[in-house]
Amino acid sequence: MIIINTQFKKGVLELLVMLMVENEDKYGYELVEEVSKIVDVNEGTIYPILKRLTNENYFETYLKESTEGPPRKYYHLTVLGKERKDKLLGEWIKFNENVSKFIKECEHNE
Amino acid sequence: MIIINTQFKKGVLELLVMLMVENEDKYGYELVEEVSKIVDVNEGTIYPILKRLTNENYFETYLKESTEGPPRKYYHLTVLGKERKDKLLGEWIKFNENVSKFIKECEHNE
DNA sequence: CCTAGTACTATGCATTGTCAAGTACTAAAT
DNA sequence: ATTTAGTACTTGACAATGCATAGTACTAGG
Repeated sequence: MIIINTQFKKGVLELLVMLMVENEDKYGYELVEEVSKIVDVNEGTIYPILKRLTNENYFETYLKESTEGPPRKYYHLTVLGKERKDKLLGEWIKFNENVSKFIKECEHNE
Repeated sequence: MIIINTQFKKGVLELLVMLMVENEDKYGYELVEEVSKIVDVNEGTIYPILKRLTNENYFETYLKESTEGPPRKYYHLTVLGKERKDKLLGEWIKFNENVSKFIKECEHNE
């Protein structure tokens, strides 16, 4: 998919990553691949998000060796992170409802 | 509504503004108020968008006197602007479908 | 004449995604 | 044995866009 507006992703990627890590600890490369299935994205975008969220205490990390390459850094959602995720998710859903409702109204007027 | 993630708006405001101008020419202040009904936003955000979209030939403008204050600058969507709007709208809908689908899947897993 | 409401402009800043390059490990192919 | 591909993480310069604040200026009503 050719993307003319990369801006749509802003903030949403952070939410997606937190949702992915919520149920199960994940490592960075894995997250890059999973997010890519939903939205076109590259490594240089995801790793900085992981770093930022770790610095802000939303994630905890630990290393684990891999038989397929260098060690993997796993991310685990903290209690603080879960709170943040809940807030973001609620906000996204509300935001999206408002925007989608407006778009539907516009389509009706045509 | 207290907004923790202002990033969600990125790119979407541009789309909202174009959708609003599509059916009827509108002036800036009017657009600020209309967008505010959907998403919390301030003047300093909308006017630069209008300027940018005009510079990029998506909007044409003309002035009209007002009995309620200084003259109003009206924005009209050009053919190029309509194309841009269609592309952005399609992209937003697709993007949103993907994200919403993923979020629903996450909610199922809980 | 002062204030509130209308209407537009400009500037410096913060946030976050992109691109590109670099490091390094493992396994399979040449 | 060396090269190549796939895995895995890091970093830094850059671009896009929204925010906050301040400023200009017009009209109408108290």
